Amino acid sequence: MVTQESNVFQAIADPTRRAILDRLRGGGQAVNEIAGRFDVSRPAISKHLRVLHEARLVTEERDGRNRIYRLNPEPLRELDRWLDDYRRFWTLNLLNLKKHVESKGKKP
Amino acid sequence: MVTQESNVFQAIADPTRRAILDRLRGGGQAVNEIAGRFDVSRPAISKHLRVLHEARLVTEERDGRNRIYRLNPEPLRELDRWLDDYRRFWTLNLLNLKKHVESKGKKP
DNA sequence: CTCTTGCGTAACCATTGAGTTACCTATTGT
DNA sequence: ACAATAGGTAACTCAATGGTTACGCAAGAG
Repeated sequence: MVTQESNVFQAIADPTRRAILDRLRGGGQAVNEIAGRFDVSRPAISKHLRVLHEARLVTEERDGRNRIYRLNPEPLRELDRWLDDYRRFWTLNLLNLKKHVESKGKKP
Repeated sequence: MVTQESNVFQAIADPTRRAILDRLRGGGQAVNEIAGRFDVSRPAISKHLRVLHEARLVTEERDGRNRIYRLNPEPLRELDRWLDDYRRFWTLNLLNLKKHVESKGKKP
């Protein structure tokens, strides 16, 4: 089932969250490690991590008093599938689009 | 140059806007045609179209008193490029991630 | 046991965003 | 010229979002 994980789109809409995912490509990190790189407060990062976690884009694992967040790229496949419907358009390099213009703009 | 077209992420974050893009895959349409399919008002659609237009995801062409909006998938390539950095992660099916865990969680 | 550290959460504030209704302009048809 | 139609824009409301500070709690460290 798919539930409502379509909030992936929402999750990646924020540049800070994209930057977090970016950093996490280098491996899992604790919250303070992540927050240290941004000029926003730790609670703000914590909230971003929650959004990412709800979108299943990160996993959370407790390690003593640390919490390690790791990238989970799987939900991005949904994005990839969504893009598929549009990919054909840019591979067909817009010629059919132009054709459509002409077929519609028929001047009498 | 890239200017600040990164609002593509923002533009596709809204489900209504994604639905509009979806419909536009079938060819350009006038605003009323588009708005007719949604249960939101025409001004709302108009604003969505503006956002999409600013993200260059649609083109606007005046045809008499109509305005034809057409899909322009080109900015979605930016998304595709962004995804590229993550695609390797789901093709390398998370094994390197696991490796990273182990190399970090070295217990003495 | 006590102090410190890591982090989530609550409470709050400012900004943004999506939606509405009302109005105005431009173009077409009679 | 005038009525009707297409659609953008202004003004406003309300909810969601991103940020903050203050606090609380669990897990080492001494």
